[in-house]
Amino acid sequence: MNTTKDQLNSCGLKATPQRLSLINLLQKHGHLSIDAIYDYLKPNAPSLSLSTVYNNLSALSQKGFVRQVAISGSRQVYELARSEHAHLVCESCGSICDLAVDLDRVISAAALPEGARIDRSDLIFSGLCPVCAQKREARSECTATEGACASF
Amino acid sequence: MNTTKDQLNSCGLKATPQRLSLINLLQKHGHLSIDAIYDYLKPNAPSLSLSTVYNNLSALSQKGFVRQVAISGSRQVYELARSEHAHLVCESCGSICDLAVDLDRVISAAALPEGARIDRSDLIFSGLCPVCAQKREARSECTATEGACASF
DNA sequence: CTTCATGCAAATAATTTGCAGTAAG
DNA sequence: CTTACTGCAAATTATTTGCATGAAG
Repeated sequence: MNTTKDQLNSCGLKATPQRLSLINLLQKHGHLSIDAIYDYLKPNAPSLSLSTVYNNLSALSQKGFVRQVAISGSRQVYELARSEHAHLVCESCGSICDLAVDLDRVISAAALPEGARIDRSDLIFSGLCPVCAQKREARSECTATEGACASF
Repeated sequence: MNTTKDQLNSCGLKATPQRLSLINLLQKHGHLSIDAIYDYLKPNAPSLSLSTVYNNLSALSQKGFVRQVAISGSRQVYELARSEHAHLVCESCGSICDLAVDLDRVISAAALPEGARIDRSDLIFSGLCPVCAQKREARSECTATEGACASF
C-alpha cells in the first residue's frame, strides 16, 4: 500500500516525525498559515523549531505535496496538493473554504495569449461566507466591527 | 475635468507629490512590488521614505485606487484598480501580464455556496509566457536555469 | 488654521542561513 | 555508514509604529 511514508521516500524525502505530523495536520485542517501550523504542532512536539516548519513546507512544496496559496491582504497559507479547486475567503470571519471548479471553463473564460503554458491556476474569491453574509443582513444598519464566526 | 488630484481629494486624500508620482508610476508599469516602486521613485525624490510608500499604498488600497495582488511564491504586487482582469505570471522571466476575462463565466465555473457574497475575484495563472515557452521548446533538452527575458 | 502626510529612527515581525548534532534509509 | 533533517542562534529582510516637522486644503 501507499503510505505517506512511502510517498515521501519515493521522492527522496525522509519520513521524519515532524514531516508526518505536519502532513497529518494539513489533512485535518485544510488551510493553515506558518504560525498556525507551528502553534498546532508545538504542544505535541515541544522541541519543534520554526525553521523546521519553514524547511519542510518548502521541501514539500517543491516535491508537489504541498501548495502555497497566496491570499491578497493576508498571510500565505498552505494546503495539501489535491485536485484543482477554487477558494472562498471570508473577509469577516477569515474562513477559507474550498470550491469545486471546472478548470476548463475558467481557462476558457480568460483571454490567454497564444503559446502560453499554464502550470497552475489560482482562483480566489473574497467576500462573505454564507454565514457571515446572513449575519450582516440581520443587523444591516449596524456598521460595528464584526466578531469572528469561524476558525482562522 | 476629473484629474487624479480631484479623485484623491474627493475621497479625503491629499494630493501630495509622493502620491501623484506613485500613481503615475503604476500607470506606466502595470504591476510592481513595494521595493520596485521605491527603487523607481527614489532617484527623482531622494527624500522619499519607504514608510511613505507603505502608507500610501495602504491608504490608496483602502480607498480602492490601488489593488494588492498576491502571487503565490512571490512578493505582493500593486496595481491601479481597473476593470476585472486575470493575470498570467511567467515563472521563467517573472513578467506579469493582464488578461481580459469574462467574470460571469469564471464565477459560474465555480461551485459557490448559496448565500455567499463575492466582493473580489482573483484569477492568476502561472506558467510560461509565450516568449519563454517558445525559448523553452527551442532548447528543450537543456535543463539549465534560464535567464531573464523580461522585466521584474 | 487644522488636519493629514512625510520622513526618520526605532521597534516588531517574518524569513533565511550556518552549523553541530542526530536520526532515517 | 551516509546523507538528509532538526533545532538553535544569529543574520537578513519586511513591515509597522511613534513622533516632530512640514504641507495641503
